[in-house]
Amino acid sequence: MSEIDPESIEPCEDTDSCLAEKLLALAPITDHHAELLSELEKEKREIDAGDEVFKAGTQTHDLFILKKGWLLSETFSAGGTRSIVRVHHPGDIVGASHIPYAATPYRAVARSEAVVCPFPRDNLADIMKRSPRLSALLLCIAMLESAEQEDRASVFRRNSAIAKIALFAQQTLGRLKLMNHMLRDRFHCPLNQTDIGDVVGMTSVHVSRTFSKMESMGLLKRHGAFIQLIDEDKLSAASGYIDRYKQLDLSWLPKR
Amino acid sequence: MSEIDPESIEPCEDTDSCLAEKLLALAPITDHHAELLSELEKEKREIDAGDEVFKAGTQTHDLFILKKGWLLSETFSAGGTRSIVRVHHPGDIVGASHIPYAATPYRAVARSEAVVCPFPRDNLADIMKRSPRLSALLLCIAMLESAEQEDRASVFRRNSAIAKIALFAQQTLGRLKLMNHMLRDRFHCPLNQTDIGDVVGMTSVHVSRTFSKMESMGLLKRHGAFIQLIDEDKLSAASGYIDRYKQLDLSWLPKR
DNA sequence: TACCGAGCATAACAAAGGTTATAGCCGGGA
DNA sequence: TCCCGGCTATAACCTTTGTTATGCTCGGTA
Repeated sequence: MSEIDPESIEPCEDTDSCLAEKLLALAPITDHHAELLSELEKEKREIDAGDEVFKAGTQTHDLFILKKGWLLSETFSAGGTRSIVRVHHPGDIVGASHIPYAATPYRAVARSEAVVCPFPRDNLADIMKRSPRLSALLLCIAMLESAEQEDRASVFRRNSAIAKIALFAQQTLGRLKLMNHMLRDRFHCPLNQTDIGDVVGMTSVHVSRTFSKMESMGLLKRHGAFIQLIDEDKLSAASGYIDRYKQLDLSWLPKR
Repeated sequence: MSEIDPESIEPCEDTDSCLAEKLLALAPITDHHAELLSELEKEKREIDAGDEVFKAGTQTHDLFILKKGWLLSETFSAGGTRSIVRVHHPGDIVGASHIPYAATPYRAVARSEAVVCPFPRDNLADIMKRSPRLSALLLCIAMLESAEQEDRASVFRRNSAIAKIALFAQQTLGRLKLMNHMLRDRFHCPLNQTDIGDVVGMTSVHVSRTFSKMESMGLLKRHGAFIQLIDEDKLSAASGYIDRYKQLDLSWLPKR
């Protein structure tokens, strides 16, 4: 391809840092940056499906980089109904949302076999001291996820059941593609219909009804735990899906 | 009170920086930090109610610090229905969510007379180069807003109309209190019932019905454009409201 | 093989909220 | 003063989604 710019050597194959890989999907970073980030992934922890990563309301000052598997962040309302606040995929910083807090606002649980790299919040402060570029990139990631979150909020609170399921499928596939370039039109979904309902805001019964309807309409198909997107145009027409990882402009980031 | 620590002199009365004031509500910052921030509020722009601050899809690389009034960030779905993504109050950085993007993903419009301070995105890079503490604080603010956003998402997508309106009222009052310590149990709300519906995800008709019902239940009262919270315990029981600006721990932030 | 539990499909019914329409109130401008 | 437009209230009706319950399939295991 093109000449290698010494300031932006792709370091990821050596470091095997998931976070570095994700940041690289957005903007070039140097070996030095990757080294700083790999400090965050020194410790590895393997987790079984169903296990809790951390409880809500504890003083865990660890964050977690998710290397493998799916995690859920969830809360329970007064009535006991569960709400899934966020679904985490490989490359995500799980627990980022509680960095300003004395205690974790949510509970995190594994939905499949998973591998996480815990690191103390103080290491984040180190990174911010040492690299303005990484500081800015972390803020950008937060804003990207915020944009996705706002898209979900818009659709999940007003639109039809079909729009909700369509957005769930499209956003999930889009996020997974970011870290797995093999993916085409389908993905393995370890969530059951109750989980999906708690993500999009409807009952498992209605999730089931809606999936059947969408299959009969030719929008998507299911094969066991796989979801296949058949007609992405129609899905987008229903959901208004926008790929928030496109049309970025990170040229303004500090170099160092 | 206590001795003044030379590293954390309260500089806000001199700088009249809204953003510095907001950050100070969370963690101490020095004169030096306040000076950096006041660079962002040099230019002032006055806006009439109803005016557009920026269009969706433009290449505006300016962010805006809101000094006075209420702004709305809104999008329109394919069908033309409006969704209000975010309601901005004084001290907010409007447009923060589009810093990674080439074009603004939302439209911003004033809902009352307002004053904003526009500044170029590059100035944000400057701040991150010069102060790790401010970098971290900006990330923390993003996370705080993200937590509020997630609370809204949970309630607005599943719960009853009363829960939605209760959360709207409580979150709004809580945010306004952060910058206006005079506020007690009521606030002036420049949004009409259609706006509120587009925030919480219901029709204006149902907003009207719900307000009436909540008044008859003794939860809140309206006096013209003022909303008064009567029974905060019952409101919280309905909405599950949590003040996300409480129980912070920012002791880990870099000093410089 | 039989049993068991998790997850899914489906039906009948109930309830919450959306839709459409109409009327009243209030403040601003001619 | 009257008129007009924006906002709110309310009613009748309709649609979507939630609730409850039952039966099915499939994989794991005794």
